[in-house]
Amino acid sequence: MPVAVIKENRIFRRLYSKGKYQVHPLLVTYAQRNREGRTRYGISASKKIGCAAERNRAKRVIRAAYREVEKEITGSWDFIFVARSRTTKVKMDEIKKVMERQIKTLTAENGKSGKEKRKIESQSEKQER
RNA sequence: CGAGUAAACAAGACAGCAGCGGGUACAGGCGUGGGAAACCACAGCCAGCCGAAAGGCAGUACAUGAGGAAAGUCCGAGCUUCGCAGGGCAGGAUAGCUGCUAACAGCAGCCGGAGGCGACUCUAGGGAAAGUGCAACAGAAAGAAACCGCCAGCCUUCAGACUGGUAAGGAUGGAAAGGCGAGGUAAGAGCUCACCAGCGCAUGGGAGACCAUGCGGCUAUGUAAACCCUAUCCGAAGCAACACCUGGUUAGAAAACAAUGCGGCGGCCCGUCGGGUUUUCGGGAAGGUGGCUUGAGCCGGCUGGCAACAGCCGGCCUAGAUAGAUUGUUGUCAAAUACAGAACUCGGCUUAUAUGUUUGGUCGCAGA
RNA sequence: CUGGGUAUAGCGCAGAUUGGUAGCGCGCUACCUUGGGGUGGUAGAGGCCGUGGGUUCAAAUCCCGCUACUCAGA
Repeated sequence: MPVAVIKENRIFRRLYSKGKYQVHPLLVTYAQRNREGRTRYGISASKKIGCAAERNRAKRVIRAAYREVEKEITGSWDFIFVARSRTTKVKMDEIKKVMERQIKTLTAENGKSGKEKRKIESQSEKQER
């Protein structure tokens, strides 16, 4: 399946406003089904999480994690991964675990409201602990 | 051995697995998707193809791929554009001397000053007799000074008043008119002398800043990171510059002003060039490729120079992305932990920085 | 990439041109006024002027270096 990178600001804005999302201290994922016939992804690392070297590391780690998670995705989706301040300080495995679960949740369910999603997320958090 | 000082260097290594960028070898067409096109993407197909040529290309293989500060953007340059010469003013920058450099507010050596027992460190370090301003409060007075005091004269009833001399003493202040001692005097005073400090002149030394010696008279406080003066230098904007390509537009309407005017190298004046200009309404301002890495380059040796640096010889090619590659992860090494990511390119400065290694002086203690 | 601006009391701002006393409004504290509260009145506290140096007798102010925030243009 061909993979592409999201560059346009309007797609980012569309996902932030209309996409489904999962929140975690290490990573925030937005997802939306598209009609492109391929899966696209974008990474956002704001100035808040650190200097240029730290932002680059966050992006690298997220890309590496996505590369391994990618194979399990079915259908064509748009994803946006938002790095958070703790992302720069952990190993790739932890990001991968979080991302795997978030994508699984987002792609499996359909038409759930934001509130319910958040509930599921918090439950799974508790179970992990 | 301890303390302190100056400088240089490194900025993890190796192995396994997974992955990315551009480059080279070796040689693109079709298809699909995006697009108006140029062009871009794709392990979709074929095996060489397209093109007149130059040249171009999927896949595969190979080597290669962040820093000492890549940072801050504080200086200086290259490069590009502003149609084309220019002059002056304004404005800005620098400020001991000599050298180095493409240039600099940088560097090297030296001079003066400050600090340290010392090795050594720090230093915006021109001009205050060109002019103007300011020096609050206090104080008599902040510049050619008499409040108290001291001395002389004179008046007078003791007190004291008046006139004059006087910068030794008191008080104020950051600063009080060279410092200190002796002579001198009515009391005093560079009035005279010794030493010290400053200024001027002369002689000698030095490339120069300056230093040494001698003589002279004592006349002028501080502030120029206040205005200013002197000397030297400076056009502006920035790779989102700019060039080319594809496509589109390169229509127009209304009003006002117009040669003592308008526009252009941005402020002003002159010069010069252009031939309309301004406002409102309406249309367009999107994409691709180049610029993009061979350069005041790096490494080694020799020569010159105290050094910065320069010259010669030999060798090397060492990131070029465009939502932005250069890494992720595991193991071993005692630990790998700091600051931190090229974005047109160089030379500096400034700031951040874990840990480790090496070298040259200095001081103290002990021993031979 | 380029060019500006701001930082002063708990909050919002003066003071910087021309260097010597840090001030205004709201808020805060105490007291008075009221049966009580508000309003009103009187008095008071609260500042190493963002940070590190320098010039000066003396710096919020002048000069240099940092830090944070913020604006504009391409």
